Amino acid sequence: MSAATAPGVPKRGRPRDERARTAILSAAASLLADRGYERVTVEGIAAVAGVGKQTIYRWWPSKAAVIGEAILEDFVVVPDLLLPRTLDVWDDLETWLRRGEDGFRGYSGDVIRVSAAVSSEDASMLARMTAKFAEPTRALLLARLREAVDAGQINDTIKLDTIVTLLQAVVSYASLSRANDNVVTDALTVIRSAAENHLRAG
Amino acid sequence: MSAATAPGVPKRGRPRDERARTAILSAAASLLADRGYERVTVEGIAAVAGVGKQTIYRWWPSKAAVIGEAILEDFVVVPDLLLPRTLDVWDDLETWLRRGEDGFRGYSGDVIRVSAAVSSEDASMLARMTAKFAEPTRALLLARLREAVDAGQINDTIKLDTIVTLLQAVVSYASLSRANDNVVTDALTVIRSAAENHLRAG
Amino acid sequence: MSAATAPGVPKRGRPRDERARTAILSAAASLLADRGYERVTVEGIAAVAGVGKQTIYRWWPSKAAVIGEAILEDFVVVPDLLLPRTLDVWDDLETWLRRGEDGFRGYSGDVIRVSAAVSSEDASMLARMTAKFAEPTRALLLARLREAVDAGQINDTIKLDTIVTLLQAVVSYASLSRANDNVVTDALTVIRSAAENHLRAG
Amino acid sequence: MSAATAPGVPKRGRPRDERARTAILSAAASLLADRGYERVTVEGIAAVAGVGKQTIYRWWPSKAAVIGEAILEDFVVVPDLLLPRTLDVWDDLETWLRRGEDGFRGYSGDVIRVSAAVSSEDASMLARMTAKFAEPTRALLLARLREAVDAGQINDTIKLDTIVTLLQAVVSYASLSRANDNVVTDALTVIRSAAENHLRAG
DNA sequence: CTTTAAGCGAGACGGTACGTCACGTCTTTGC
DNA sequence: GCAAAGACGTGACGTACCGTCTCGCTTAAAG
Repeated sequence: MSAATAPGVPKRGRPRDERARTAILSAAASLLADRGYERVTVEGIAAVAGVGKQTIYRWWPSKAAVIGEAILEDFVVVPDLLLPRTLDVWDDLETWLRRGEDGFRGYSGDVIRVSAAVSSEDASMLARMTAKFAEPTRALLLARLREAVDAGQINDTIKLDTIVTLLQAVVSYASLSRANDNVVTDALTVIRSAAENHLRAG
Repeated sequence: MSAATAPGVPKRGRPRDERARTAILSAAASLLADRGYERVTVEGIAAVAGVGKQTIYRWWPSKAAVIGEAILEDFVVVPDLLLPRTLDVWDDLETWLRRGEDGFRGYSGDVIRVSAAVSSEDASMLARMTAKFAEPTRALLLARLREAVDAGQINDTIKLDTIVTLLQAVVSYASLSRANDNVVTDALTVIRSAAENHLRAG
Repeated sequence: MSAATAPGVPKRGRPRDERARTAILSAAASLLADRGYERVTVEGIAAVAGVGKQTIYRWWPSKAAVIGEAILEDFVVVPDLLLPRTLDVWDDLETWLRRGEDGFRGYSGDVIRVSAAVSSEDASMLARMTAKFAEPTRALLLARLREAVDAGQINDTIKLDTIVTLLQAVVSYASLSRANDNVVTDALTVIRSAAENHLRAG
Repeated sequence: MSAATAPGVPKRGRPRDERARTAILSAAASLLADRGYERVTVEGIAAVAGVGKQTIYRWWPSKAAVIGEAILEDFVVVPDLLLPRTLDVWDDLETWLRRGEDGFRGYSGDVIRVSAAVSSEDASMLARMTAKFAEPTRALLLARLREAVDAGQINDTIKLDTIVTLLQAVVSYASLSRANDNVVTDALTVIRSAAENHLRAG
């Protein structure tokens, strides 16, 4: 009743059980991997986590939110899309694109669907998903491209941001459309051509 | 669907009521437009169509299948992505990309989600969706680009297929990511640069 | 039903809502009275009771079981077959038989159909129905007959059980067959004759 | 096409197919025996009979009517309740009662339920059922009792009709209630006592 | 050391929609 | 013009999850 001594909130009552929270997110992640988003049920998560259903709804407003958080907090294993660093930046990008295409095709259809489902109920989730996945990747690619500019492999007048966007568009489209395999190579040809055109033209 | 009526088979019994089929697909389409995929209900479709629920389940195995067919058979109004034809092919493409970005953002999130939902139950549906939407668009773009090549605006050594793929990737990505508005313009800059590089280089 | 709450068992989870149970059985009883067994619907019971359908299926395996329980737990108003007590036991019995004939014709066709329906799925229900309806009535009749024996109106060598059985057979048959009205009177004549024969013969 | 030559009704069109009618009633009877009334379906009857469902509904108004007719027309095998004829009428009656009790218990629960179900939709059916089953039996019993009167075994002042009614009541009640086995014997004792009372008293 | 305030597992609750079954009707082609 | 075939509108069935609401039980801070 009296003012809290702690700087933040007084915090009476039993504190949140961190083990329950972890168990819920793990269960959500593993069910997502096993069954796909639509077939995951809150009751299933509760059962696997050994938790009451209310403990889920106490902390998350909906199924989408739980699964979204499981993804955001790395309970879902996301293949690391590390960018190789050889001498040839175009080889590196092709390797990265191919890995991404496969990775997204396998598990990340679900991740993408989840972020769609989640975002339709909770606008902030899309931002968090973007911050988690898209932005680090952008930074990674941007750094590699900048090196290539420094090394004189790419003309410095081209907007690197734009190239990064195109690369992300390609990997996303290749995963979704399951089109024939040369999407990646072909796209890279165009991008490279543009980048070197500037180079030569400059 | 569309079981071919082999001329040899006598076909006994009451024939399928084409009015019911049409009413169902119309209802599905209109509910999809009104409420979005998740909120469409088979019972709702039946009620709007003035049809028994069983009549739906007699012909389609699931909600996804009905809605998928409604889309494939043009009951869902899809904004026509006509390609303008001015003198400048790059202007034309930018116009097309911007329209597509808006159009897909508006209604086609649903169409994409439907094809995802449907495809997870019925592998052939994805192919049909692709055949219906992606391929005609490809043909359209290809034709326009070919004209531009003939007009000497694009180098004839570049693979036009590749450019078309990139354009489709860009419009899809722009819709999904809701990124800032210059994605389209920037991407087009890169593509154009590549196309004209070949021109100049050749 | 009526799972005895063993004192040792902790009882976890939300307890069964007695108001829901009561509402369901009341609704079942009132619908049975209004519409007859065949026309009662589980969905109707749920709606009238203001209850989810699953709450019914959680506790009873079938429509027959719910309605059976409603009857057994006195939610269905059963006309009291009180036995009048005048000086003349035969007058009393005739009154009782006539009332029973009418009463059973009115509501108890349903009760009998329910017990048939229920018994074909749940053997114990028939026994419970019998215990509830037939046995108290037997006791009532037996007591009255015993008094008549004490009063010297019936020979004490006759088996009163047998007479009671015959009376029940007559009332059941009269209700079911809807035969002409003197069944009851005629039957009573025979029974009386037997009872007094013993009297006189003894 | 041309006018009928027969003296009765002209009868245009294809005449009713007697084989179909027979097949339907046989199928109904056999399904009734196999599955019990509730579990017989019109579609099942049609399938077993090799007949269109409409052919059933053309000639009968409901499931109950078809099955009722199957019973009435002896497609359902009803064990013959022949009355034995020894010197002792009471022995004969006891034998008859016991057979009836068993027979009704075995298959005739269904027949009784059918007649109830049928009668609730089609009042005339009850009369026909009665005419088919109850009346011949009445006649049979009556004849046997009359002989006993003639032979001086039963007093001629008792109303034989009444005794027959009682016997039928007993057999019906014994089958329905599945009571202990001496119902029949006990009841017979009373009836006999009454019959001989008259005899002696007279 | 007692009270008070949550959090917890369990599980019943009112709902919504599902996909199935059977009813009795309607509409074809074939005999 | 009846028969077989089989699609139709209707409506109840029993199941699966949703998100909410108690229970009795911890657990810890406040008094």
